[in-house]
This record gives sequence, C-alpha cells and structure tokens, in this order.
Amino acid sequence: MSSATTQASFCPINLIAHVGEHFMGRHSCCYKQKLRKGLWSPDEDEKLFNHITKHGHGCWSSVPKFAGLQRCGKSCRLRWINYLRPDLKRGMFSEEEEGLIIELHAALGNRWSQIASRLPGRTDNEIKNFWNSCIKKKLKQNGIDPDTHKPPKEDNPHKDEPVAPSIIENSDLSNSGTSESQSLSQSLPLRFEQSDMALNVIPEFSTGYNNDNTLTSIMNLPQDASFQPFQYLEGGIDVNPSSSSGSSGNSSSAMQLQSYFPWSELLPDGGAEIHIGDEPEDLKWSEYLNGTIRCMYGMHKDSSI
DNA sequence: AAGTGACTCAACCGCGACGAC
DNA sequence: GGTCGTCGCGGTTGAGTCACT
Repeated sequence: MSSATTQASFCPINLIAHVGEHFMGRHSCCYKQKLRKGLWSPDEDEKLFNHITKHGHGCWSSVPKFAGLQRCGKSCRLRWINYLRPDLKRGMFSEEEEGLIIELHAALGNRWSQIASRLPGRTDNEIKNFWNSCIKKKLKQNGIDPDTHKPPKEDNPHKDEPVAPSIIENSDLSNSGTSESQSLSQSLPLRFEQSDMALNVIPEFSTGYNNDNTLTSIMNLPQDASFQPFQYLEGGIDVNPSSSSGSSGNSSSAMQLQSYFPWSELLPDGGAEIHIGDEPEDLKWSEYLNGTIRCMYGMHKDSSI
C-alpha cells in the first residue's frame, strides 16, 4: 500500500471524505484541557494549514490556540511535519531513495531524522515506517541483518574480525546535521565476501558528505589483479569485457572506472572517488545506485534489494 | 459474504536536550 | 543548581486495508 493511497483524508487542494470523530484516549495534558486526539479531520487540517501558511508556526504550544484547534501543540507539530507541509513528497519511495536510505542507515543507524534530512520531501516517520515494513524484509530475504548490515553472524566469514568500529560513534555522518562540512575520512567497513556469489572480490566503500552537501562514496579498489570495476558497478553501462579483462591491479581498474564515471576522481593510492551528486543528470541514478548497493552488500548479481 | 492474519502508516508515548527563569 | 516549558526524536501502537481462505 502506498502512502499516497492512504493519505487521502486531507490535502490542501483536495478535501476528501474522512471520518473524523476519533477519541482514542488522551494525553494527560490533553485530558486536562479536553483536547482531541487521534486522526485529524479535514477541517482541523485546513485550520492548521491555513494558520501556519499565514503566520508560521512560531511557538508550537500556542499554535492550537491561534488556529482554533482543540489539539495540543505537539500533535499540531507532528501533523504539520508529517502530513501538511507543502514540500512533502508523496507516493512510493523510488529505488534511488531506497538505496540511499539503506546506505544512510548503514552509517547512521536508526537516526531517522538525520536520514530524512538527506531525503528532501521525506519525513523521519515515513522513512522509519518504510524501513520497518519494507526494507528490513528485503534485506533479510537477501541474507543481510538489517541492524548490522552484514550477513547474520553465523554466516559471516569475517565474524572473527573486529567489528566495524562503531560506524555511529566514529562516523562524521553521526554528527547531527549541525555541520554539513564533514570530511570523507570515516570508513564504512561494509566489506565481506560470499563464496557462492558471482562477485567474489568486494571493494570497500567509505561514504561521507562534502562541504557542498553532496554524498561521496570512496571505493577502495582491492589489490587484486582480477578486479574489474564493472563486475560491481553494473547496470545501464555497456561493459566491454575485453577492455576490462586486461586490467592489472587497482590502478588501471580505477582508470577504467573513471572512464565510465568521468565525474569520479582517481586517488593517489589507486582508488577512485565517486561523487554522488556530481554525475550528469542523464545517468540513470537507479542503475548506478543498484550497482553501488550490490557492491556494498556483496549481493549476488541477480538478487534485487 | 464472513473470518482471519498480515501489512501499512498515522499518530501516540516517553524520554532527553535545551533554554529561560 | 533546580524547576519548568518547549521541542525533537525514536520506539510503539492500533485502526484501516488488503489478500487469502
């Protein structure tokens, strides 16, 4: 069920029938003031929307009073943020958004508000629901623990390796959005190998945000002569096997990578840095991201997230 | 048509952080 | 330093919907 189909009770343009009289119990504060709780009626939505678009929300606790609502400020704030805000994006999550959510969750954990801040038009609540209802399931189906972003411990060939130094504690991404000028120094050791995979050499990725708020993934290419970047970055790219088969070492792989991703940069150590956000618009984002995710998670080529 | 279980998602709840006094 | 009010966050709940029998 898409959010679009269920959010029909009100939209600023369209008032659609909605059954409104719900009193499901009250906050203590709401009880004291005999405030309403539960689902919002179209009338309430309209009052709140009109008030905030005219006057802004200011102090949330005073909003219900000035908007003529029998609600607590907290409830008004939630309704505005999750439903009435005009900049909200509606409908299903795109593949690109889904991939980004997974990547950000790997870095940030359940910090939904920070994840939401990287997805314009999406709310933390929406992303949290999407994660819990869809992505978790898909990752499990692909043999990935959604909490650790790794295969379950018993199947993890790297289980004896030190656990990724807490991505959350160490990553710049974990800093609350106060400073977007994070460097790219923190690594996300999402690297593992599965013998039954078509892809048997998994490059290691690091991600972070640049000063300009673009997301960058650094792919540390393996020191392996057999590495062919397009085993990983597949999708929408015409891979010429003869050109990649001659690759010897990560340096040439990186060069190949850059020849297909001209906005990427070669790094001094032979790796390549991909700037997500700098790519030409005509690139199929989903295809690129799919490749990235498969890469990060070491999925079988044919598996889908 | 009715019953049931799975699923989705809007909204609630409780808590911590923060600032003002 | 203590108290209070406000805000924002993450976890949880439960009504509504759908699919299946």
